[in-house]
Amino acid sequence: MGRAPCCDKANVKRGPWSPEEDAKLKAYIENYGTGGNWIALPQKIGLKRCGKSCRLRWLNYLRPNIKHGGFTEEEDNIILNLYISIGSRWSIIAAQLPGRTDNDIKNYWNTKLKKKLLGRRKQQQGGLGGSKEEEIPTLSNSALERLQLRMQLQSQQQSSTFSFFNNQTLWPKLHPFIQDKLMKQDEVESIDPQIQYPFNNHHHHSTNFFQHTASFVQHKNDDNNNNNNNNNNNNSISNGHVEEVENSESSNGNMGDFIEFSGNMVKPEGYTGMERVSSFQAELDQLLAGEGKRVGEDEDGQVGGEFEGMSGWWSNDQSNSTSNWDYYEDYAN
DNA sequence: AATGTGTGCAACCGCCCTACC
DNA sequence: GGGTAGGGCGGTTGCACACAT
Repeated sequence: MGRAPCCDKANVKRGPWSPEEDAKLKAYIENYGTGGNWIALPQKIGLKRCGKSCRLRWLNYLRPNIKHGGFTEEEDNIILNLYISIGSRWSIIAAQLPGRTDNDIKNYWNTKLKKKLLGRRKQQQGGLGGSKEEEIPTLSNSALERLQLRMQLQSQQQSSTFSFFNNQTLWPKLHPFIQDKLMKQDEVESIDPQIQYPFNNHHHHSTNFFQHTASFVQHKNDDNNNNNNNNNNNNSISNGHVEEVENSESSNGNMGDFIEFSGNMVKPEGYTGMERVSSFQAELDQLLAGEGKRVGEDEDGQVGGEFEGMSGWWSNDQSNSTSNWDYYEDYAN
């Protein structure tokens, strides 16, 4: 038995919003706020709209400082790297791009950026006269897509055609946590000195960029979880001096809270994000080095199943697609 | 000019999570 | 502890427009 719908579908208007509806919604929220209840909002304003529809309209279109279209190369890079690191978690990606909404980024990725990047690889392979077209696996899910993109980046790094990775000054201005970590590369390597990156000898920073990005995002996820668990107690640091609480809001209003602690951005409790990323990284690199064995591979080399010993990130099982970090939490334990 | 196809994007759907009673 | 409502979010749909035939 499914759950009851949030509103009476027969009595709400659907489809594109009119300027009048926009004006009503905008004026009300600017004057009175949402009142913490989107479902009741349309009735208060006199709009025949579903509360969820109002929320979406506000967050994705009417909210102040929303940017539409015209993604910069820097934004492309952030999206690409976060997508490779964490997949289609658009709200988290959007939190890194001020003024962008998850919906916007999702649309941009699906309609333009993905084609641009994967098209580039296709072109490159054709140009080199190397692999046959049919050897490129069909994209069956986000994980394969990320692998494909990453392999592409690898070859681009090696051919020095992707200036972004070779020039630190082109790196996006990410959260101070990432920047700080990037400046402390030695510290990172001391965390897991075992990991060697087959394509990373000459452009060392790039992989750490992936690591940091993924760690950072997980860090934020952990924060959100901890915040929930701790009833949003941002001042839960017990050792040391809490200097500042950063509480910036994303398109969905759930940007993680970072605490500046003795000059560094930290989270309230210990985290295992880096360890998880390292585990993932090791497996990925093994895979890229050809050491990973694919299961479910038929005579034509098509992969129908998952990579042996891997689930979550690499599984075709869509039911795991939203619990990758949970998997790595288990993995690390 | 008419029709077909591709593209971009706003909006919707439905599931999951969490707070609240 | 269980049920429910509301919010969040990823995936998908549908429409308008551009371009090709």
